[in-house]
Amino acid sequence: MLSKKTKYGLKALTYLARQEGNKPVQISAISESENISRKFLESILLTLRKNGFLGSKKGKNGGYYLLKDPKDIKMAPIMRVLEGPIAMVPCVSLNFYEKCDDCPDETACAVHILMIEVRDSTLQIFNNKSLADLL
Amino acid sequence: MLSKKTKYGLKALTYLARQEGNKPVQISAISESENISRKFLESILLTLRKNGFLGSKKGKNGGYYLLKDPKDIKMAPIMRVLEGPIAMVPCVSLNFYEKCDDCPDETACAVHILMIEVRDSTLQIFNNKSLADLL
DNA sequence: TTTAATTCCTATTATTCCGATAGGGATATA
DNA sequence: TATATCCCTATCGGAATAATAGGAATTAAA
Repeated sequence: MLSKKTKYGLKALTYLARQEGNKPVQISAISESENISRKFLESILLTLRKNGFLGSKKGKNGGYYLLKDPKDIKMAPIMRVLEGPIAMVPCVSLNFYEKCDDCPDETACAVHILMIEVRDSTLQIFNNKSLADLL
Repeated sequence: MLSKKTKYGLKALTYLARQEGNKPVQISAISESENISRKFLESILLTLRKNGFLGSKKGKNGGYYLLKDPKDIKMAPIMRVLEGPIAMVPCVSLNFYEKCDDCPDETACAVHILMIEVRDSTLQIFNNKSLADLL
């Protein structure tokens, strides 16, 4: 299940991608338009900024704006920042790998094998879809 | 993220699929071999039985066994029983559909569109992979 | 017929994660 | 200087997850 954090983050990003020019957009504008709790969205945008997806301007008339062209913003890195691993089990994650406690031999684990397939097909989508493609 | 419940359930099923014949296998045999908490596994096998994937025999020399040929047991229904929806958001789930609170118009939602693609590609795998394919 | 081994069932607990909120600090603009 | 905004940290309640407990019911074998 996708967390609300991710869902809201994606919605906010598409909202920003729909803006003309790159003027800062205020949190409250996004939160009202997309029906997202203002404070919660605030924290989400903050992590998106800290991870290089958004720029911000403080003070009056401040707000958030995209740092890149929507065509150049792929889903995969966004998902990793907001949702964490794309894989369904840590033992097949490329960026968040963790060994399983059970499972003496990963390569012999049926779940492992299955989940690699799922990971790859999901990644195929997230690597190729850009923010622009969502509009 | 896959829950441990699902992971353990899948492992138990493949363990059963590897057995010769269809003699009942005891919970403790599976739990020891696969390093799964015995009591936890107990409850998992119970739900698998209640949902028609396993048969059981009570009493001494009892245990669990597959009801169908592993070739005829597909991943999708198992995942739905153990993990719940296959889709990442309820609003694109085929079997567990729920409307989003936010989102006045689903068809216009970027997340919705993206997640339909992910669902379909995952479903493609889960519908075609059988328990036998995992061995 | 008794005993032991096993599944069946319900309840409970511990832990973690998620979604949301609170409150004030820092900063830029008018 | 006043105000609007982002920035940051902390906290909280509730839900979900993982695991545990304890005994009832059933069956096979001694």
